[in-house]
Amino acid sequence: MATARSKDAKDKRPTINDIARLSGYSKTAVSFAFNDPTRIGQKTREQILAVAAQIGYIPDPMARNFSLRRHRSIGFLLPQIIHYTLRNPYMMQVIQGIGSVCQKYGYTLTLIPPLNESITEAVRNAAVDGLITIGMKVEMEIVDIMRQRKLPFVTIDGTPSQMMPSVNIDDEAAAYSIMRQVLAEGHRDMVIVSLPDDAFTTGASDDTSVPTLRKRGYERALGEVGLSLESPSVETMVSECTLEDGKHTAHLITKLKTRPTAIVTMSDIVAIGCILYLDEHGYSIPGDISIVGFDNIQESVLVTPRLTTVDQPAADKGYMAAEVLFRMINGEDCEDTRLIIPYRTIIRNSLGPVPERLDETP
Amino acid sequence: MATARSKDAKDKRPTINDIARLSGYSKTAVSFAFNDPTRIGQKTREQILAVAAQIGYIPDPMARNFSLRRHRSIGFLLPQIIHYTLRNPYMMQVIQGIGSVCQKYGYTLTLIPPLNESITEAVRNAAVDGLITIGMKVEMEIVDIMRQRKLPFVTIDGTPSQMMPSVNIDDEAAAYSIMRQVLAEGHRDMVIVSLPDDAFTTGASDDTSVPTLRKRGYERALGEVGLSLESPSVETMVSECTLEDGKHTAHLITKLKTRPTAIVTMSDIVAIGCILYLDEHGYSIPGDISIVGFDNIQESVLVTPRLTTVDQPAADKGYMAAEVLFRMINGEDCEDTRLIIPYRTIIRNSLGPVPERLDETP
DNA sequence: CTGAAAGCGCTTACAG
DNA sequence: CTGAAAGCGCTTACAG
Repeated sequence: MATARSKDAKDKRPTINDIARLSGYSKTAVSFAFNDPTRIGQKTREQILAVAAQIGYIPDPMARNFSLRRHRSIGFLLPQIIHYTLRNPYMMQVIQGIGSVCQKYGYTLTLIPPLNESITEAVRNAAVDGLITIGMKVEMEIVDIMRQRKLPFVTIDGTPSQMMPSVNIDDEAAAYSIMRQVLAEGHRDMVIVSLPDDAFTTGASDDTSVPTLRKRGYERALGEVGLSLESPSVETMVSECTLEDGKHTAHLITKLKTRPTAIVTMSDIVAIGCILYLDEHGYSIPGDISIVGFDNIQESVLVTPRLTTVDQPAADKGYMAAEVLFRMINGEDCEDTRLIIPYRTIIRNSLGPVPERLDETP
Repeated sequence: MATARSKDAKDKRPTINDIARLSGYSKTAVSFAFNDPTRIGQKTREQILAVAAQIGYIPDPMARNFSLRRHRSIGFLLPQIIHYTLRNPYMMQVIQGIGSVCQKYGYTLTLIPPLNESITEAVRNAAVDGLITIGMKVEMEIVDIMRQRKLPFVTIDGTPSQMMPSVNIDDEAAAYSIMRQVLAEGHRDMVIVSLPDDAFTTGASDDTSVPTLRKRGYERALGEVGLSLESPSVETMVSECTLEDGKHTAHLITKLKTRPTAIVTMSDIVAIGCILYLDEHGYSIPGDISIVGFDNIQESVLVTPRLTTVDQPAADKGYMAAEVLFRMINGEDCEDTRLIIPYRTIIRNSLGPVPERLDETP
């Protein structure tokens, strides 16, 4: 109701000028009273602070930041709409890692969703001192903007080939390694559930996005047993990184002409979705069908059976990326930083030997 | 190495003045070219945009925000250090709800950790248009600062008694309701695992914090069977909202003189921690001991047995709080908004009847 | 359609 | 120890 009025009220905040006038000192003195007490007399300071307290003056953070040319905040660019991004525990761990560093340095962490569907706009307008991006085959346009703005940035799970600091695991090797486990159990009929190309991905031919690297790792392992991603017994599907879509994918898999004996996913949350759906529909895991994940999120030990997966230290990724970013914010040159952090394949119970097929015995 | 130099480079960003000079138009025209094309001629605009593109000019978001007196970001005040906060799936759901609304309105979401241990400092300095707080019996000091700054704010899981917009469930009723379920199964020996008093909580006697309200609900149900929180068979403990601390709490419980038949927790993540620990140490759930949670996070259906708990729609809480906040940011008066959203008690398998005690038969 | 100028609320060399 | 003044990079009435 009192729309206009309450807007007006907002503008009544006292400014440094009011305090200067009321206290009888200069703006300079008032500023020093708050920021550098040593520069003025004890009494002066007390008097200034007194009138400030009395009329409820708090220096405007926006004006300070503008004057100081910094925000005390770093940005995290969300690759998808928030609804998807923040449902993925892996992402949350990354955010936690970044957040810990922010807290350490007294910074805030700004989550930046695509602005009216435009990541470009979001990057142009972000009021931050630096940016962390994730899972992107960075569009050149976005990189350009960050450079134009002289905004330091580091990318997680991005393509390390670009001219920018990055932190990754060796996705190709990790994928190879877990696929070998799957093949060692005798599986030859499988579906690979890939990640959707995220918003940053272009269809470039020099593609080194995470899904591509992992597929390359799978392919290498498959090759060792005479298979490839094109083999008829190797199906490829794509699932959003949510429990729901994982379930949906499992549903699709059960509808397949020839049912696979293994599902190889690129994310635990999808793998767990598959387990939940299949368990609910009477399949035994890994008795009827084996499932492996990727990430080793906390939840992977909660499901039954517990997930065989690849451990990647998500919080560490965020932590290290943030540390590099802060070094850049402080003027250090880290353009060439390419962090590869170790992965581990974790053997638990969701992967088992190929079930004997009764229909295959004559 | 080139520390000083790269700092200098940073300052070379072109400003609106450069574009004005280079294009031969005024600052006004340049500003309009970017913000209100109708105010200048087509050709003018094109020329200005051309030189802007050529030398890579992007209007400084900080300066714009300062001039426009807004940030296009809302803040979420983290009640604890990030390490704890962001590990709790419940909290993540709340953030997701808030984030969805931010995305909808083209805002960013600023996560604000306690600044060098001081929430007060963090609130003074936060560069945001509004604030959402969670789980706080709000310190008067913090409220004062938000008011002084004329910063609209709404609180989730806070005490609705304060003069501020809030969104809650009826914690007293919810706790009463789940405790009745526990008692109905015959449990009389139990431990109640409460939430830690969060950073915002004062020890005030008019305490209406969430843990207190819930305890009141428990007490009411206990009273109906002649028990109270002070009864010798009713133990109270406190656990941090993390899986680890949940496990630790379960450990402590196994060391108790007389082992309870039920554990009543105030958060699923703690309940799951208990289940994991007890399961690992050979206890059957609910055969030997029953456990109930609170929140109904996604993970509560992943554990075995699945959790009996109270469903509170965490994402909705965030969503609705953010919607109210945006109305306030747009000048609406929502001071009296007190949202109570519905809860449901969810019966699954982690709660069972009291086990027969062999040692009690003569 | 266009521009000169004031203003947003701070900080900080610089001079006294 | 203190203050007048310039400056941060924009926006926007206002006048032409």
